[in-house]
Amino acid sequence: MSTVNLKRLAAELGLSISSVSKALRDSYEISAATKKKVRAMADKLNYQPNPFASSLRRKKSITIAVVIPEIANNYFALAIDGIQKIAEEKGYHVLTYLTHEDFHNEESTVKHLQGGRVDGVLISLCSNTQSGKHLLGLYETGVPVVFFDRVPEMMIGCPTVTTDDHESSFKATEHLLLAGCKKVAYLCVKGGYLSTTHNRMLGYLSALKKYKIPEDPKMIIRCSNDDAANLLLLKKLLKSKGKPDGIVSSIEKLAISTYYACNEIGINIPEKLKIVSFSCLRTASLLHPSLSTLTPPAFEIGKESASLLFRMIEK
Amino acid sequence: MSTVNLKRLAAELGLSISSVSKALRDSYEISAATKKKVRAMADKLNYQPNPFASSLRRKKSITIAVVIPEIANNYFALAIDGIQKIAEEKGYHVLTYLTHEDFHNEESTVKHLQGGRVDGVLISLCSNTQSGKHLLGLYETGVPVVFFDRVPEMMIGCPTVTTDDHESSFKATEHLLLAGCKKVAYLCVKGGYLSTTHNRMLGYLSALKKYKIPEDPKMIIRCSNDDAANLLLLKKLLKSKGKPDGIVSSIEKLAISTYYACNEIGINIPEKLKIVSFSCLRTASLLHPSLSTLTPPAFEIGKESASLLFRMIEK
DNA sequence: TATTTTTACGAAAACGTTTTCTTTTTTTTC
DNA sequence: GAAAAAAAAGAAAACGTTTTCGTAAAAATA
Repeated sequence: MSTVNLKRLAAELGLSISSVSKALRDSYEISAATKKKVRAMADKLNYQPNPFASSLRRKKSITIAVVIPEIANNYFALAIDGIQKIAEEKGYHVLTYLTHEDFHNEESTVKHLQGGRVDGVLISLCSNTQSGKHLLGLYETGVPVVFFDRVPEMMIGCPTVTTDDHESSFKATEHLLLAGCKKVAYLCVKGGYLSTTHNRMLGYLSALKKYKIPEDPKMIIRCSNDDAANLLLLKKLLKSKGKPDGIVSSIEKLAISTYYACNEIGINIPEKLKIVSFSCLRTASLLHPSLSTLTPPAFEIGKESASLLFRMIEK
Repeated sequence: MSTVNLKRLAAELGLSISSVSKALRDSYEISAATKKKVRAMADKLNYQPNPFASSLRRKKSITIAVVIPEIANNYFALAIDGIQKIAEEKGYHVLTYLTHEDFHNEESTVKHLQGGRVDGVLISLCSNTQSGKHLLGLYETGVPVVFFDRVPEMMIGCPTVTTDDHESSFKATEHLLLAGCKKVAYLCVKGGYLSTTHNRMLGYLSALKKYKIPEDPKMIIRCSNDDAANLLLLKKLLKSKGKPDGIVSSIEKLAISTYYACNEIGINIPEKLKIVSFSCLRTASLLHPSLSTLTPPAFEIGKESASLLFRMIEK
């Protein structure tokens, strides 16, 4: 079965290739009668235009890229959901790339994207990415870029979509202090250069300052991406002499690990330790006991950043 | 800044376009010295080949499509993670399409994919999809298709990757019966024609039969995709005279809803009601009380189905 | 040295669209 | 009824690769 393309359609209809193409694109140059005939034949033969020929000629891919650290994560899954929703409305395709929290993956993915495969890029940086410089190439070749959630600390001219991390973090810390906590620890991943990380930390510190509690470097726990190591670190912290009675976790994973640590060493939540975490867990309120969460509106952030990107694409 | 393509490279190097192309593809027709020069210039000018021109000419997209009902779901997020892992290894791109559990979306997505945009398709069907017939067009145009998890009940010649749902469901039900449950209900989504749905139901029924418990249509709860409606349905069930003392949930979402229902009407888990569910929740054991889960190896299923697809693509 | 073989490269066609520019036919206007 | 305008269609170039085929020059063989 020979593939059905414009040439085949034209032959079948006794028309020229260009007329068929124009008819299918609803050009004013083609009569209504001819258009009808062409469309009928296209349906009959189940014609599907070759996307590569079209993209090559028009210099448009009708595709966007989403570059994220991981996908098995409630936050990013929800964000993608929001992005896909907008992309579907616009008739765009979505290519997904995972960086696995590795800067080199991020860099090579971005570089590859300069080839014109996509019309725009939505990106959430790795936690160890130090700047958005590697996006400059893309930006310069005219591919619109929008950062969401994990945005670079230094602006590089691309728009960003985030929540007010400073404010949320401040409130979470304040909440614990007002609930009677004397020693609140802050959990984050080490080596962060992102404004998200930065702002959440600042919010925590501002709250301490407001209530005149001195900063204690020992209460800032810099975890890694290794669950087992984090569990050990947390257990050590919670068994130590100067252990905290409150915890603000900048990411969900670390809060869960804290739960496991408490389970293992018999610390009672929330009597002995109160926990608040940034999280998108649907089951947070069913945890034993309930986990207080700061839930960034991931779905909305996805939608918002995609909408922004399309506005840039449509220029 | 004019875009840098083969023509530009050729001009810069004083070579022909074809020689440059061959050099970059490491053809034996080009001398080592020339290759080195070409590569150096390509690096210098940051040449990125146009993927559309290449795909058009080679009739290869180096891209696969993943078609799933939803993404904000632990199972599918993990499966995609597995798929991406294999795709990355093979140097393939991944296009994601969500059907939102709507057959018409699934159908039009599949139809679109016949245009040659991808070299292979991984698909998990909607719960209300009745057969895999709409995939036949793809199959016939020579695009390999692999079904995973939500596979059609009737074979259509494409391979499928699943877990042993019948066995798992049987064991779950048996577990509840051996734990003393007298009346075990089964939660599923209505209108299912998938073998997954079917097999899980069969496993439940087999266990009942083994322990000589008569089937009770009232204990087979067919829910919808509407969380609020499901909650009402479940509350009604749990307040009824002949209420169950055990529940096997075929999907995670319904188990969570059951938890909420129990919370609201004050039913004690696990004293009054024992629950087992298919689920990928990382926090299942932290729920109050622990949720017994049957965890399908989503990541592995993703990897396995992707590997299978690539074997077909490489033929 | 004359012939064949090998090596290294170039010319040009192809992939399937889209689009610009002509050309032909029909309709309108004076 | 002739000239101008509008409508409908076709021819051909372009998009940036890849690949087949052809052809020089260099190397190997006789």
